Amino acid sequence: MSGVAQPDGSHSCFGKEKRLLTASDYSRVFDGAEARASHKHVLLLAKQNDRPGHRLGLVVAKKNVRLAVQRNRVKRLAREVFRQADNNPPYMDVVLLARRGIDQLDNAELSSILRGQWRKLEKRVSEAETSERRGR
RNA sequence: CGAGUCGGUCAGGCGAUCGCUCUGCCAUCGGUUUCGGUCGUUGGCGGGGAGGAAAGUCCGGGCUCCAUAGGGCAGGGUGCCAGGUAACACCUGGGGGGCGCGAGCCUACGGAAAGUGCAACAGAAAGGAAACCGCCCGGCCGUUCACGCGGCCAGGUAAGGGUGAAAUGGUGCGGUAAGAGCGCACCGCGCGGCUGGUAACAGGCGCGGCGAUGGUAAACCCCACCCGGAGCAAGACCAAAUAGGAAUCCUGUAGCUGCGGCCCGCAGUGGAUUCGGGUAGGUCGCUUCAGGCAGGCGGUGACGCCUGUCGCAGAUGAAUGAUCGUCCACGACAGAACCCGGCUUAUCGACCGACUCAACUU
RNA sequence: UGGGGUGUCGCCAAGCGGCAAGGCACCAGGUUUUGAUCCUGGCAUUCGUAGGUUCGAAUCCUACCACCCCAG
Repeated sequence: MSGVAQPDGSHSCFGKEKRLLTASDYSRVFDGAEARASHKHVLLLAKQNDRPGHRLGLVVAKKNVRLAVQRNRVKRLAREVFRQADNNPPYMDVVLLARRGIDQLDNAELSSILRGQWRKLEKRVSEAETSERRGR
């Protein structure tokens, strides 16, 4: 299982196995978040999983982003950044929550913010993992 | 060329790379098999992939379940006429009224002589009436030589004033003590034929002097016609966990529950026997139709009929994007969630067609 | 996505065709040595917005806007 099914990094895809599918997947991340990255317009929560890759879930509330077109745009950009990001262990389940005002950003601004937050999150998760190993 | 009216079409294009979803064919691996297949994994080559409003959810249908959607009351809707349609509050044509020089545009446009109600304040009076100020005739008293003036009484009078959003047909002439449909003409109103039109309605004739028939029905209401309820999170199927369950037979019609409210009506609930029920999750419903395009025929038109042709999103944390290059008029409003027909609202612009007005030139 | 509801002063609200009650808060004055209490007065320019009906609309009708609730 370990490493055999690892997808090709340069040839990144985004199928169903890379997404959080059920309500229980989401609540698992919400209840036991191990790392978080917060920004004015976005909040990321993460928890390690036992699967061969990262998984992403998106929460873009109608309350925070009023128009459906803008909600779709935010989600598409988030998926795009996730897809192009490095796909290295430790693998985790990530939930992205959009905050109010995110629809005011243009595509370039939004994707640079998302890339920055993703890197921050990766770093924090690996720190958490190493401290956990020391703890054992 | 300028000003304007109506109708229609389009909704950035092209290329490269990386990605999402559905699907056809081929290969691949795995499960199952009655060896026909069938279900899934991965890969390759193709194909399809948001809108004119997808929106608001304001109407109308289809579809599903509740009884094959039944009767009455209540409630709601529509409201000039005719047609179109599956249906409509939509559309088309016509009529009345209003606006515009015009092309055209707007129009909740049935009934107030069936009934009930309402109209603050002001005003004499706000609807079965009315005399506040006026105006006029007469009588009596006072005053004056007299004309006249003043006061009181009894009448006539809706022409004038004043109030109000609204005051009991309008204008003119005659008439009168002053006035008045009191009389006449025209207009308005009402009634009755006639002519045209399917009808709404229009035209014309006659009659009625109009002490009746004011306004309000987006007040109750009356009249005509229409409407059962919920909604794909409907509903059907497969099914962990955990408990209150389901079918058959018998009994009962009282109570309770369900079918929006009430009354009927209908169904279930009670006992015995026998085994299954269905939340998480999954599958179906889920896209081929009141379908688009072209031609012909009928119709003023909305539209209908016939023939040919095309296949045009079906996701389920939810798919059309990102980056770069390039061109130009530098891209508005904005994202399907069961599906259609309308309405309404948002919207950068571009183009096409028909028509009107004004000026000028030929 | 579907169903339902509410918008009246800074806040809580009544009114449902004829002058927009009331309370809290706020402001001014008085009382008090000062403050609280108390007393008096003030405080709605568009009743969410825009049209319409009516002599007259917060109220009736139509369209739109904002917010909230329910179903999963």
